Amino acid sequence: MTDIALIESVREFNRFYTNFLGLLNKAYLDTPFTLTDARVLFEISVHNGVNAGALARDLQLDPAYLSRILKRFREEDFIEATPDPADQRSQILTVTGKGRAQFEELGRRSNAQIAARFDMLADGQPQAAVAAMHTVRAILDPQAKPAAATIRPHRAGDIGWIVQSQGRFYAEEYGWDLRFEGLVAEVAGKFLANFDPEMEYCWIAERGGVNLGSVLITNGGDGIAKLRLLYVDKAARGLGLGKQLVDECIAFSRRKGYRQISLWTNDFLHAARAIYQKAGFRLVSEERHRMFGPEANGQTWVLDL
Amino acid sequence: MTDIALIESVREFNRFYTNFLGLLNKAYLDTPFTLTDARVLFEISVHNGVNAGALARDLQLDPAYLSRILKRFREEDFIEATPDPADQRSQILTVTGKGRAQFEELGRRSNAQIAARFDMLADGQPQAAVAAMHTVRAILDPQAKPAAATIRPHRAGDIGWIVQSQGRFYAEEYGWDLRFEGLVAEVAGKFLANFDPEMEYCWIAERGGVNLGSVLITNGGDGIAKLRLLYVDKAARGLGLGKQLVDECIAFSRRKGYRQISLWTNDFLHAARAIYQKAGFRLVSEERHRMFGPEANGQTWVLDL
DNA sequence: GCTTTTGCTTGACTGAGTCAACTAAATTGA
DNA sequence: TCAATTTAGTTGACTCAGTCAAGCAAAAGC
Repeated sequence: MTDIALIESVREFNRFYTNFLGLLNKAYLDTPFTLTDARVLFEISVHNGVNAGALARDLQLDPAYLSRILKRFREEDFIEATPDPADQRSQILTVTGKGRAQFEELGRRSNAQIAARFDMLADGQPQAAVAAMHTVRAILDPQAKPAAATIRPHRAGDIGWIVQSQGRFYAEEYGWDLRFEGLVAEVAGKFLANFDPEMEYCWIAERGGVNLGSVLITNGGDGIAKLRLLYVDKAARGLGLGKQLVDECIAFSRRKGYRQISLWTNDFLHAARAIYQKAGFRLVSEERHRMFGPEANGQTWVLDL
Repeated sequence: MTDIALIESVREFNRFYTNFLGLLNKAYLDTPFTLTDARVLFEISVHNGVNAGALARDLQLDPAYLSRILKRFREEDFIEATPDPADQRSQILTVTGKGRAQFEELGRRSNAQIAARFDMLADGQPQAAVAAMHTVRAILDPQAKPAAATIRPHRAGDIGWIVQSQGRFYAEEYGWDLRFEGLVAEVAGKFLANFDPEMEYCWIAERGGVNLGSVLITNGGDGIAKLRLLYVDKAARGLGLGKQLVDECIAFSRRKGYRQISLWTNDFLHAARAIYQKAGFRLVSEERHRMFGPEANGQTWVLDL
């Protein structure tokens, strides 16, 4: 049996979010659509080719009610219904161009409504809220397919994010002091200041607008690419992002004609070490240091390309 | 303008949570209460003594509709309404014993519904979900952040936050390119790497665990303190945080025996310039530059202590 | 003291959503 | 194989949650 205080918290959140959704749904006020209409049109637009039964089940609507909505949509020429050849009773629902235009207009209104709300927030808070929403959904939605993370080049704010997340992570987990964040900031700053788009690159892994990981390749001269600042956020461990990021680095370095990739890491970072090893890196040197407070084993690994 | 991928994520969550709430609200199916009834009864039970107007505002209900619900509740003896002595038009609403019993019964049903859902989850997941809900609410609920802003020294992650927020801000507002974020990262990194706690300092303004602003003093040698990276997040403009941060800098620099504070800024930052002027800084030089893309007027200001 | 505003109520309505009965195709099973 | 049952969707008939406009009385403004 679940804790009663926990359940009260959920109810509290539900009351709050019911209000919040009520505010957002004002977006439909001056359209000919009700919230239910919008949900139906959305579902058909996204899952083109569903049938009415599945729709009623997914949206928890009364079949009779849904039938009437669909009839109206057909009359208004928002959707088309063709009988399913596999089952003549059932029908395949698809949006028309007109329906898609409506759908997009509704999307724009909804987006504007949310953007207005989010623009009032402090920096980083929208991202934090969305990250938390992902967490809630991942837990409560049995069929939540964790939206795929994508990897993209860096843009404004990303380098700062790298400094922040690494700085905080190493401080929390390993007790490193602020000199480490300073080092990261300097490395990252030099990277941007002297950025050579021909030979250097930064990859950011993100999911739904939230940054999850990073890595960068800098030109170490002498045909050596330096792999630096590999990081994967706690929330995204175990998805193989680290490997993907390192693979990007290797492919890029090969393509650009580097003859070797070199990197510096610390022995307690087991997950990272496993990735390097699997990718073919070999340990070439190791030295004890206390550059950032607690004693640690710094390691240099290289991969010949 | 907030990132579009972020907004899509919010909409996705909203669709999911609309469904989720729909499922939970089945709890009311075999009670004589509608969802709105329950919300009203809840609100009166918790805020005993509210008046109808406040209720309508909080729950975003039509006054006419609410009036009818309250009338029914009075007839059923769930609530009592006594005229407000301070305003005879208004009335004070309180629950009766019978009303409270109903309220508690609804609570039990709602709890049972949520518990059933949560009992299917793995160990620790309900806690994680609730923690994430708190995060969402703390960010999105405007009246859930009464906490005042405080100013404190920097700690792990803060410097990265400075880089990120300035990098993003100047890119979005003034079209500066990534070299600017690079410069900020280098400045901030050097600050941490060579940090002299005797003569240097970093102030972070925060509220409820969220960073809102920053400034730092570095030792420029020769008795000159350099004020750098003054920033106030857009969510916190107009609260006087900028002035507070600059005042901290001035007081610190006096205390430490500096003879002058010097800073570099750009002319389009009107709010910042106003703060410097009011604090007694004077403009000593100005030069046109395009260090970060668009042309701008760099300015050097100093304050003799 | 007159007008305007505010807090709430009432009358008159609408349309979102429900329930039950129905048609037609598909499936089951003796 | 063919009657019985189930499934997919539609239609008729209804209700009741929620809205809009007008009204009343107390309070506030001029």
